Amino acid sequence: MPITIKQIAKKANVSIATVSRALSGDSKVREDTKKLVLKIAKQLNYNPNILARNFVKGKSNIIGLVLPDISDEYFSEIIRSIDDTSYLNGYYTMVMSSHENRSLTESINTMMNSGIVGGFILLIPFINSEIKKALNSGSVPFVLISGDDDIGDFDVVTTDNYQSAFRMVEFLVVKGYKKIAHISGPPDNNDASLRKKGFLNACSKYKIDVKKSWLAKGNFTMESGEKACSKLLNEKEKPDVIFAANDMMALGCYKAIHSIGLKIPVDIAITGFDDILISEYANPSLTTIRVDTDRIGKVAAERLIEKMNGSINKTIQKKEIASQLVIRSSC
Amino acid sequence: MPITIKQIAKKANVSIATVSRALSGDSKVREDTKKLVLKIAKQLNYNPNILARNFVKGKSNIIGLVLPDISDEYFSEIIRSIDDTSYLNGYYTMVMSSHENRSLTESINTMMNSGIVGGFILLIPFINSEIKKALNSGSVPFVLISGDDDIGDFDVVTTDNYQSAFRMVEFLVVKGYKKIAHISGPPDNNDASLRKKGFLNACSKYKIDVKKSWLAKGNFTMESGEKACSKLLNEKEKPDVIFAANDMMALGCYKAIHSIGLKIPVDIAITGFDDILISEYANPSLTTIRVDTDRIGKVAAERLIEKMNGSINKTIQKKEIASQLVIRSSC
DNA sequence: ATGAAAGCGCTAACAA
DNA sequence: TTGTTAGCGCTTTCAT
Repeated sequence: MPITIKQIAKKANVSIATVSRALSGDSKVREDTKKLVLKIAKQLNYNPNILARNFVKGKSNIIGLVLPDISDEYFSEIIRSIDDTSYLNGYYTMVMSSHENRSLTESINTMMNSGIVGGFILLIPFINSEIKKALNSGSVPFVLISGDDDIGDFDVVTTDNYQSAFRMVEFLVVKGYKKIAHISGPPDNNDASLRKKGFLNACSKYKIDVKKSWLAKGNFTMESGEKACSKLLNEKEKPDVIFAANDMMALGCYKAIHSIGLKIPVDIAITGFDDILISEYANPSLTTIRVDTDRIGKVAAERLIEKMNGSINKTIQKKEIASQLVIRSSC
Repeated sequence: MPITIKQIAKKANVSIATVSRALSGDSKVREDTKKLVLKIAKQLNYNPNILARNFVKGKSNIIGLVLPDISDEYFSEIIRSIDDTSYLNGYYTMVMSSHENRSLTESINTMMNSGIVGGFILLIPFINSEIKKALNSGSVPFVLISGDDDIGDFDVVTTDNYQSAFRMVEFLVVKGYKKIAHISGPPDNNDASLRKKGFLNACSKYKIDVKKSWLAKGNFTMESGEKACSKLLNEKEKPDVIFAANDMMALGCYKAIHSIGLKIPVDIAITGFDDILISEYANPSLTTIRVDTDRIGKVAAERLIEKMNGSINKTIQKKEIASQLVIRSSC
């Protein structure tokens, strides 16, 4: 049986209200009363019942985190970052993976209506009207982490997909590349489409002629990158560099290229996006864009906590976290 | 304001007790009363207040998950697996990362005493007396996921590190390798030391002479693998295969080997342990041991839920999840 | 089969 | 400064 304030009250010869006040440090409690209560609490190894506290306060200090139906190191880092920030602010983190059994809307619904979380963060690679409807249905505050901030009137933290892809092309142009191919990600993925857009607009700006056959399609997996690359290598006019929309696909390109005995970057260059752990150690090491996942999680959590505290301005905030070009040996 | 059973009761002209019963499906409630309540609940879009329910029941249906101070894809998969299993059994999952700010014992203490979770799973690469003490201090059920099951009287789910390492050596012996080196992981890591033990005992059994200089030390990072490999390559008598205690270090070996122009596996062969995502796509693809993280999470969560239900035998259970040798092109 | 009422641990409004 | 008390939403006895 856990210790309750009742037992502390008894032992200290005060009321539970006084104990509650002393413990919360808040109100006007006489210094020595406070000291006594704290001493007894410590000696009894008292821990407040968080559930009871949340319950009576009518709000929860648990932050929900809705994950999409994939798992990679990216999420692992975001989870850690969010949990760190939550912890430092006195909150807990509850994860909820969406998958075949539990749809995204079900997760949102639970977050909104079960009273279990006081706010939540949604990692969301794409959005549709059903999801929007679910998000608009409740009063629990939330923040989205998404590839695109143009997804309605929601607080959202994004990475600068468009800008970074644009800069990558600029870098390639400066390097002297003229024939630039792109392997895009899933069509319904916001990160993917913004990266593609950045690529296309930069090419257009720098008068890079992008052949239609150089716009290959992938789905962010290594296999899809390998396949797309093989196709590109079979074109009568080959590109001299391939900009893959993520590192996984870029590494798939490595495989396709090495399998036919070509060398990176002399025969063909490769660049990626994300800077996953392995990219630094690939052979050759991959030039890519480092997404600041740590900061993304932190900013999202801090914004959510602001909203949960209700302290600050309620206007929608779109925060874009800058990524960084990481130049290595693959181009 | 969320809907409560009170409002349903009013609308249905019954007491809140009846609503509660009808909703929980449990007791003897007249069929039509039940139907009516359910209908109104649905029409009002009622969701039970989980916090209140946990609170009144005096136990939580939230499962805590304590993560160590590292993040990699392995944890991402385990989190997902545990959350899946929790969900299917009507539980929620709360994560708690340990790190510089929040010690492991603090996490355990919170799990034990805050009433916020009804049980927890501890991902724990090593154990010490302080942790043991914390684990023995409370009455909240828990399950460990650890590399070694010989860590006291706790329920623990492990992977078969020893067996698998042993089998890997057997495989290498059958392949004809005679000079086998090993790069071990952190000395205080249970997975690492069991893998090393399996390696050593298998070598002993098959009369493989293991030179002392072939027992290199790493710390599971790619860099440490690279460094250890370089050292091995500088020995006057080089091994003809290196068995790294994890894939990351094995891939570090790739780097060291490629950097001096040698080829895998003709000049020297490599094997790893873990089968991380990238290993299949490394060049050459890495022969390794696939750890069944999905199953580890599932088994741990199921065992914990058993304990939380208090339904079954209380005797300590040690469950070892079998890993699988994955033969590819690196040896 | 249903209702009335107690109570889970805590906070907060109100009294003193 | 401290105590008394109501009540958060729900489950669960105990009556009826």
